[in-house]
Amino acid sequence: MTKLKLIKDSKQDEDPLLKAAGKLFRQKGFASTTVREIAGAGGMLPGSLHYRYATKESLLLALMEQGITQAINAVRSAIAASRDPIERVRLALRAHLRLLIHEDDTIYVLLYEWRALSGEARETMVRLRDRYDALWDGLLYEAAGTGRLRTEIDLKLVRLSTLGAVNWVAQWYSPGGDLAPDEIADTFANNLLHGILAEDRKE
Amino acid sequence: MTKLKLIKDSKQDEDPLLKAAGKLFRQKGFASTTVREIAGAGGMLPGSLHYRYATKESLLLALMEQGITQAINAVRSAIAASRDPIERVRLALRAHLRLLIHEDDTIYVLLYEWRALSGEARETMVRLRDRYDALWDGLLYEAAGTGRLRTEIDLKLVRLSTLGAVNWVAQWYSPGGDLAPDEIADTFANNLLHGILAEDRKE
DNA sequence: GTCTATACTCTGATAGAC
DNA sequence: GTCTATCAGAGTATAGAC
Repeated sequence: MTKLKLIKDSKQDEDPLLKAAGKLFRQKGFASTTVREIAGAGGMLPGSLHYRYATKESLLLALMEQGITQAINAVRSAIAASRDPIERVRLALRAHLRLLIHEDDTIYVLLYEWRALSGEARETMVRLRDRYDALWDGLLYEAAGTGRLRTEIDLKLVRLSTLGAVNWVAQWYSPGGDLAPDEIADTFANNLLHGILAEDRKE
Repeated sequence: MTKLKLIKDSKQDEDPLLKAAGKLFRQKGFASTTVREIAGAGGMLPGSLHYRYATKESLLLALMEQGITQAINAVRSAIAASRDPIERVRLALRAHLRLLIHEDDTIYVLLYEWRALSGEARETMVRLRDRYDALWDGLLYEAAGTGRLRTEIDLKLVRLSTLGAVNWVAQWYSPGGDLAPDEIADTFANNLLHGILAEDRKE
């Protein structure tokens, strides 16, 4: 009973305050956003905000924790659609990019506001982020296990370069552009998997 | 005579104030850095700083302009070492990453502090950044011109994904690690060029 | 749980002596 | 060109009424 409630609570996360904070942190950055702005956007005054979140940083931490949870859930549910390890990597890439690009701001904040976390909060987030990285490493390990990957490649570097490329999309993507998130993700996956040289291909 | 002086001035850029600002902006971000800190690190007081840079933002702009100039120069001089278009891409990648990772903070600030630029300054930087992008597009276009690239690939997306992966290295690289910047750049280039699948390769 | 009111600190920037 | 001194405003956070 209590367990069920916990799961339910952690799932919805429809706090308008967090939502407003996420939007503002993404637009202007954590340091340039004031608690007055957040409170205002959430429909209240600074004094009320501090009743629920003691400090500005606790707001950031809550946002980031929500972000990493959503990322893990999104990837897990996306990869369930296929049993082919290579295809699962592609699906995971799509899920990650979709979350970063779409309305949800938590992933963006998670990725780009690490500097604003101090000490303790940062350690908490590092542990959570490690889990997400482990999820990816598992996916890549499975892919390598098929024997279809070049044996000399460094899986950790593959993860870092691939997620790096995808995370950077947030810097240049504009919703009005001619490329849909899934197209971008697939192109990235394609270039990564097959390379861009023609001469290396079998035909 | 005056021309020579201009070139000389634009080349050295050893302003200790800019250097201090770059270091601090990288560590804590533009918004979280105070002019008092910058002045202090540069060996003066806030009043003196404002004599040379009217506003905090003008400091950021100067830093970014210096950054993009250094990036263009570094890539240009690096690619001069080879005539092979594919090899030139690899060399450019090395140069870019080396600059981002090494002591120089201007590139990092250039990449990660766009949000802090307002209006006019941002437009200036967009124009300069476009030149750098054009340099890369030229390199990739030459590479495609050899006929050695897959014909259906999107060169712009190749640039965005590759530079994205490299720019993201600043987020996880630690100098004490077991990977040298050039190794990382070469691995990224290798995976991009040849892909990570074994089955697509000729042998 | 939200409001009002405010404490206290720090911010970027300026004026004028040296 | 750097200093001292300071302004005016904005920052987070708190206390207590409702």
